[in-house]
Amino acid sequence: MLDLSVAQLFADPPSHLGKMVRLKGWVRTRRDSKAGISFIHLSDGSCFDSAQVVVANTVSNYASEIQKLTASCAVIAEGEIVASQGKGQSVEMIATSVEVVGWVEDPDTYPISPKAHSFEYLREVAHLRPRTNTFGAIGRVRHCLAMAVHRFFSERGFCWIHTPIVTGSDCEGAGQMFRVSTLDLANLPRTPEGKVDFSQDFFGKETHLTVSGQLNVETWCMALSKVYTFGPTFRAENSNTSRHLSEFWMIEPEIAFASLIEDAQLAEDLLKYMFKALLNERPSDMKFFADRIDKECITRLERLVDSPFERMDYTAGIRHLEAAIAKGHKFEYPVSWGTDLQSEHERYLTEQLVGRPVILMNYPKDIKAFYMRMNDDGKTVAAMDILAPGIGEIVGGSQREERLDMLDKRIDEMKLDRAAYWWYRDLRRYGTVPHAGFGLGFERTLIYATGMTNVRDVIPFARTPKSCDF
RNA sequence: UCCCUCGUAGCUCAAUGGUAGAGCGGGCGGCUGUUAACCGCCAGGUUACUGGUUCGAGUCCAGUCGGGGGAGCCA
Repeated sequence: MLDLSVAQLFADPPSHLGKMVRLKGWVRTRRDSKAGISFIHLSDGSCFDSAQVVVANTVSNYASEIQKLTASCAVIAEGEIVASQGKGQSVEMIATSVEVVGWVEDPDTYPISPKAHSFEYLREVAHLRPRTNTFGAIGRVRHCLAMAVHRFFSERGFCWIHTPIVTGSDCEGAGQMFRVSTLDLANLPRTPEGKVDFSQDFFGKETHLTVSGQLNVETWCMALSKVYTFGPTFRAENSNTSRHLSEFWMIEPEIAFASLIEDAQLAEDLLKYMFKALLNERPSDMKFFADRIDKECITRLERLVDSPFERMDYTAGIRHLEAAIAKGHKFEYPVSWGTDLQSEHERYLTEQLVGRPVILMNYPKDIKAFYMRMNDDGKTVAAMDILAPGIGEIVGGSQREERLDMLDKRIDEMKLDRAAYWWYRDLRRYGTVPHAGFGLGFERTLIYATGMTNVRDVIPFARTPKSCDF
């Protein structure tokens, strides 16, 4: 008896005709024919489609068990693969036995019915939502894209660097951090000055969850040349939007002997590689997203893969926005050189002006981070954001300031503490080279690819302000 | 954190300040090589919570909690 996944069955249906096989999975639907036949749709998550198992009343447990099967009962079915007499599937199993491994104890209260549920509701039953069509597809697409990321970098000679999750540096920059501590909150040790005595904490100092692997991965870039991180990242911001999670996954490559030009090209190549892999490897999942979630999602990816990204200087972007205003376009917020773009401005550029992702480059120094490389004009830094229609910023990156004197100047201007960055500054003292990198938000990439509208629905278990169930 | 909005059966949603309903799902029965099957019957409710106005509140008011959308922050 051959154990088969549903994916294996449908990968080459003719090759299984006439064979006795075993399928294991969960019941999606059961339809009875009182002529003495039941049809079970069996899903094992290995692919989008479920397999039809035909069970005749000659099977010993037909009346006692088969006819009592409801959605999500776990079963092991054995039988012969035959050409289907019905429509909707090429082959099916004629079962010789169906063993019920796990019952649904009260079908009346089973939270997932074969009908449409709202995504908001399904978040409340996140432990069961993987059993739905949408979240099964999300799980497979997420895996496919993650593997594509690793393949892309590995094929190009990058090393995956496991940067730390717990960080002792309070200088990572972006955003509020989660504290990591084993101190007794009800009985905090104090210094003579009355402050919390972190020297008694687990690591002997204040520690937090990382908000970015970038500073750490730069150190390995200065030795292995081409490196990347891919792991979870934590932000304690009180952000309540469809694009923010408190715990999310980010891909951060860093390349030595490279400028912003190569950095932008790397980001474009990565996104195209990921989406090409998705279209090739998960066609039936993508067809589902196109049918039920966003009918544009496949054509959007095909168009992206086939055409070069638009590249535009921040300064040119401002001119385009001013031209739009002159032609009568109304924005809620004013546009002027030197200010950060509002969501509505980014939307206009990527959705209306270009209609594709836009790489916006060379931003004013005052709205960007201290480590970004100063351009020769003294006003802008070699930063880039990739803006995607419907999402906004999907990539944020820059060429890094490799000149110690320039870096120190920026640290001072921003009133940061040089000493806190001692090891980061060391990289500029010992064999510094021009280098660049970026961060790609994995969940934002997923919503762009699938047409899902909320990052909470493309991660298995969402962590957001006031919400950390499961 | 700010603005807007929503919270009714397991789920999706109705209900002018006046007896809380439908579809799906579930149970039972009928019918059929079925495909989100179909037909009939039955069960299923502290209307998020607390307080208030009123003869009477799912409905109006206040507060709390939670969800969603948008903004800010960012990926």
